[in-house]
Amino acid sequence: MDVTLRQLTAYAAVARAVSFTAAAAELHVSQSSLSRAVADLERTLGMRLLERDTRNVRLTPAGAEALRIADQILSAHRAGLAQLGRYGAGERGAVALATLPSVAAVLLPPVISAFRARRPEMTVRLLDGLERSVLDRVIDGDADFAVSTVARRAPGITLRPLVRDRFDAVLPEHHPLAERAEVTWEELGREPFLAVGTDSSVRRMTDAAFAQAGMEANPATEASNVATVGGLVAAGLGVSALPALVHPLVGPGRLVRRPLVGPVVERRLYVVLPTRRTLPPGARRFLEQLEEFRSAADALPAGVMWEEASEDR
Amino acid sequence: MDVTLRQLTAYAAVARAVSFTAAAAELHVSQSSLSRAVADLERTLGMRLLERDTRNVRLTPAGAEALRIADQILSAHRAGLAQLGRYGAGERGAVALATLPSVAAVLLPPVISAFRARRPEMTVRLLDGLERSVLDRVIDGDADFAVSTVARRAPGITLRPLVRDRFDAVLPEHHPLAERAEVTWEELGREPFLAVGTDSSVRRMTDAAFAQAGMEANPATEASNVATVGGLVAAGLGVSALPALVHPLVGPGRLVRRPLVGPVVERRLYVVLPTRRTLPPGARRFLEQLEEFRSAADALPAGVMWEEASEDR
DNA sequence: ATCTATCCATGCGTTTCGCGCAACAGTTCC
DNA sequence: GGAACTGTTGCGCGAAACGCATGGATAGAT
Repeated sequence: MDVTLRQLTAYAAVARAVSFTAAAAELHVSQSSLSRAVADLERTLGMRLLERDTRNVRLTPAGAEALRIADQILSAHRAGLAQLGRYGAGERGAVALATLPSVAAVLLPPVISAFRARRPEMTVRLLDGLERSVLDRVIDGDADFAVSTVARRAPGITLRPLVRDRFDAVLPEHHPLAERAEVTWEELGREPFLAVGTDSSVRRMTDAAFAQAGMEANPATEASNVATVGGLVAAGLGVSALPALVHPLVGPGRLVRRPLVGPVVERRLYVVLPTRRTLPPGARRFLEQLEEFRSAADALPAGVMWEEASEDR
Repeated sequence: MDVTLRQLTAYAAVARAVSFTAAAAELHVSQSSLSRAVADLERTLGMRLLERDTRNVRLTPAGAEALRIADQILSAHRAGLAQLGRYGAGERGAVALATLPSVAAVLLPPVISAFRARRPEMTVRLLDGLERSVLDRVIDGDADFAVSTVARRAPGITLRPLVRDRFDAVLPEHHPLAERAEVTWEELGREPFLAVGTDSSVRRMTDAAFAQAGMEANPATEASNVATVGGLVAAGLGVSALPALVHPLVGPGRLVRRPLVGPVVERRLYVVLPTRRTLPPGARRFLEQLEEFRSAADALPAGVMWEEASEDR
């Protein structure tokens, strides 16, 4: 026979009250039940814990030691379950979120800030990288979910549209095209084009947009960092096209943005969820926080707009 | 319904094995039992811990957290019971032992040394004082038991004879009486007598011995500390009478000891046990160690001898 | 000294819990 | 398509736990 929590609970109550009757009232059980529980415990441990003459109850030295230890065990139990409860309520633990640098820097900060204010015991880990690595992190389980563009549907992940992110032309301050209210891809393609590195989702989309406008993508210069591209544009080396969400990362250079049309190209950002895995409660809460921002129609940068809430795909 | 150790044990085994069948074999229970236990746990916690398609079992994020916590709780339980077991075996804890300075300094050191060597996790607390405070400490429960003389039988304590401790005359090195092989109380009483303070058990007994020899106790000088008495004797101020066990405390002065006869007076030292209280296991072990010394007829100072083992009184 | 009010232990009958067995349902492998 | 495994679930049995009622013992009151 082994020592159950029930026995320890009973013993601790009796030992603390130094009375079976009082402890029974406290625990809302019968006195006989406690009497038996303690007797069983003593038999199992092979030591007398309480000295009882018919009138009084006293602790033996072993009983005092046992009370100490029973308290330790019971509080470990209580504390453990409380921890797990807080974890389950999404109040404790960590959210690991894979995302693109632009999303991390522009879209998420207010969400993270609100989330942390409400649940100070939660940690948010941002795993920022390019689209490919972002999706891999979700699939591999490094991240609980992602906010990212998605080139092609991959098995095992579910998509939930989040925002549409329009491409703008990025021009030097006094460039002729800067006088237009809107710029076409065809007009833009006639200028020296400064592109971001080939493995970027932005690059993939600009290439596709030029092709759709019947032009050949023909970058004058490439750079992997958008801030670098911004610097080059400001210096008058050419023009570029970037999604609206990226603009805050382009830097403080003397640039102007103009909506790109013919066609309007939008980058679609999704919440990327692993289909199989259960989402940790903390991550679920984080998504709820994100939804709150969506439904509050919170102000987004010009050219970025919330998608309608819709079914997962 | 609440979370039982049984459920946590079942869950931990299943989660670790990532298999109900394997865990069932390990725990020697049926697989169906584990299936139910885990299902119950999940229902109680209100969260899914294991993701199971008919072929595989995987942990959910909450499941991983729950495994961590279940392990904590179970190991607290295991460790607590192990501690209590060691306590019960007298391998852990403390022995509080009240005793007279002479016993503490002469009789006990080898016992304590052997005891600690065998049970390094045990602590021995020596509460040394005069007879009166020693008995009070046992009665009040400050000490687990005592080794002491006992003036009069007190209620609530049980006595077990330990050693007999003969009174010797203590004489300056070149005193005329020092030439005798033995000295009588009557002879001693004719010399200037140096006594220990009135509240000492030694003083009580010397007074009684002189009375029995038909003399009046008439101390020339009193001192509370036996080492002081020793110094006075060595300086030639008089003679004294001390139990053999005390001699090592008298100091390195130039003294001689001679057995006192007419009558032979023996101080009886008892193990003093509280009648009601259960003895802590460590204290019990300490007494066993003491008994070992007795039965090994271990060498005691001249004039001190073990009592025969006998019933408690 | 007797009586009364408590207190803990224990016998008994009932209910709940936990278990194993066996049948079942969904996968994977051959 | 069948064999071999997996976890789930219905069922019946046995043990565990509980409350009630009772009994023995004692402290305090009368």
